[in-house]
Amino acid sequence: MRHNAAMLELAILGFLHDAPQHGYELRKRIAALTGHVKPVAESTLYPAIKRLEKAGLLARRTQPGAGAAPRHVLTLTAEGHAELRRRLAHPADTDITDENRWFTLLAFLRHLDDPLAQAELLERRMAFLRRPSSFFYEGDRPLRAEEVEDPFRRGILTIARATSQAELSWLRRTLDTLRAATDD
Amino acid sequence: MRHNAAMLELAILGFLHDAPQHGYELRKRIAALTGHVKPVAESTLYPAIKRLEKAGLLARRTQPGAGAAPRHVLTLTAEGHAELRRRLAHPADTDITDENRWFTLLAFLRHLDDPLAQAELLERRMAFLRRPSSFFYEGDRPLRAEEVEDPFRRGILTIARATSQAELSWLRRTLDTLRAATDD
DNA sequence: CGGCAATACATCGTTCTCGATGTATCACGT
DNA sequence: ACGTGATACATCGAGAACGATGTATTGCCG
Repeated sequence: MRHNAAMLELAILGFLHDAPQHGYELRKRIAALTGHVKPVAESTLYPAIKRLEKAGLLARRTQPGAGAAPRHVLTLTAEGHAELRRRLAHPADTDITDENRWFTLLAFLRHLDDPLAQAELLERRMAFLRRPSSFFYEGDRPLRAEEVEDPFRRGILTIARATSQAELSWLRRTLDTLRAATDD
Repeated sequence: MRHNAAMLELAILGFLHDAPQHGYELRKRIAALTGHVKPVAESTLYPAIKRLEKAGLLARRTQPGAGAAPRHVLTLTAEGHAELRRRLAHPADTDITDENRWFTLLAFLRHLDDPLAQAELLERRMAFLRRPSSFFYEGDRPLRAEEVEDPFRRGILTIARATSQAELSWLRRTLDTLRAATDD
């Protein structure tokens, strides 16, 4: 499984769980989710849809196109639903650490109906964020923003720290809510 | 030029501008910069080095390995320096919008000695961050965190907003400094 | 009425990615 | 003496990414 492929496929499965829709529609949603950063080429999306169809995860039925060419409306199969849940419940480490993939996971995490499983993922992310790490090292020691003279590199570290803190505080709040929901 | 390839090559050129070094060393630096998120496979890095060597952007000289196998110490050629400056001065839009690529640019922006050219890039990024955009849309209207009920999707928007604000404030501060430096 | 943009999908070929595997050396523990 | 792990690089093959290009329809503007 190629790296972006996994993310793209998760997004396809997730959006189709939201609602059956055709490729062009999917493309726009994916462009918003992961692609206001880096657009998905059509020649990447359509083969991905075919892969998933061939794997029996989704089915297509052709509709006369509203306003244009005929549409292939895509629907998740039962296996598709199962596979989505599997991918949400047991993500690879990269899905936790890579921000793009993590956001993709988050976007569909509600489809994993179990609050405990959801909390488990948030805790994995929290553990990752708490591990001391940097973009720059001196030997093995991670450099903090204050130790870097280059203003641009310092900017990277400053921004990353702000993000990290915002996310940690969100994680704590959300974990509290999830735990409260589990308790009653 | 494949997408990741551009980023990887920029990182190689940039780190070699910092100091001549061998592939294994590069790999660790790149892993820290872009890869505490997603590690670079050796079978991706070494071919990339070869591409750049073949293009005349870097030269290698073999050294008896300290502690292990012989090293190929890599050095930027004159064309390598020129190419690095070219890539820093005229990045594609994706380099501005994709956070990973933007951070890679930032990491080496100091090598673009001209403060005006540096400021120009920061302004492009600022313009991108100020454009209203979201991860989720209702029709054409970007949804704000408050309008999303799903706590996980709301988290995405909350975190993204915090990041965006931290970065904008850093951008403003840094642009002021750059302009002050230009004025005298 | 002509052209252009948007909708909607498809194919092709080049280039890149990456896991698997291999080779070789040194350090360190046991 | 032996295995393990780190250092350091290389090759191969399957598969994925993407730009270019094509096809077809509808709607709108001038």
